[in-house]
Amino acid sequence: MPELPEVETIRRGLAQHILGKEITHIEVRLPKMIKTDQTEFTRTLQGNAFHSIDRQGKLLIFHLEQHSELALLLHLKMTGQLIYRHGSEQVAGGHPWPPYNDELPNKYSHIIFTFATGAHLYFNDQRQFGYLKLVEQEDVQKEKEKYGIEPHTDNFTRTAFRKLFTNRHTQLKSLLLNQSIISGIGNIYADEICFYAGIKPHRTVDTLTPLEINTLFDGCLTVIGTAIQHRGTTISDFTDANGQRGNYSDYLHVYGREGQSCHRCAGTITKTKVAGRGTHWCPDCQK
DNA sequence: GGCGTTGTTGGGGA
DNA sequence: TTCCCCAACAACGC
Repeated sequence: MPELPEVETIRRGLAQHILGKEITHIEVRLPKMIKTDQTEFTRTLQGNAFHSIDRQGKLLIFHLEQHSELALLLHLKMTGQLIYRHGSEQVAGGHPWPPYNDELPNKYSHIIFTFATGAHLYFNDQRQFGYLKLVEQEDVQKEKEKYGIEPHTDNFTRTAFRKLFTNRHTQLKSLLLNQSIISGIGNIYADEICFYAGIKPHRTVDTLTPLEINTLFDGCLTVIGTAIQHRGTTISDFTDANGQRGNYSDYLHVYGREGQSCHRCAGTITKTKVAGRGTHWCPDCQK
């Protein structure tokens, strides 16, 4: 499940490889992955190059060198992957990235970009929930405005964060998952942030003390920041742009640890449903 | 073959 | 009007 740290890991990896390289061909194996007109899609991108890669929450935004009035939006949803493979171009120091997943292309490779260098970019998606969309710049702006404040940006201040909890009556987990309130947190990091702060995910937010909200703020920055440092979390599908796993899986305290002992107290991690999602927490040290 | 899975959306209720 | 919950949806592996 790519959340902010995973999508950021992909963004950084891709930016090292694809910027400025001419796209010579796009193979659309599954047209429904493209949510805008397919003819315009291929016509705009073939012969073009990516100028920069931006991100808002879990959404990737590719800016173009030509037709810069347009941008490409890409969402990985649950099982999307973006994997770059060198073709005939020279790689300093050889070929440093052993593939983690199946050979490419595989049966989930729905869109394949070919660059003039001979390199390929594969958009794989087992469940076909992800999408690509070519939109006008003003729609990019509109899209970004739908999102709430994002950890590790200028807007993400203690004051702004505190405000998110005023005049609200909802479960903490539900607030953390709400993309229009906070950008980029999904099921894994919501649970980990609640654990960090020692708070039950189903606490109603108007019962939280100023001290607890402070700790949640720190938790968002620490958990998300550390996860980015470790290149994200791989549960089953996630890989970075080079096809490698994320290492934050080794640092999870609650997610996927049902029945195992708490890293902080003598408790046992439990799994329940909160806000309609599988939720992992320690009933002993999360209050 | 029914269930579980999660990100997102929108219907409907308060 | 706004907020919030929850069902629905996507398609696959098990």
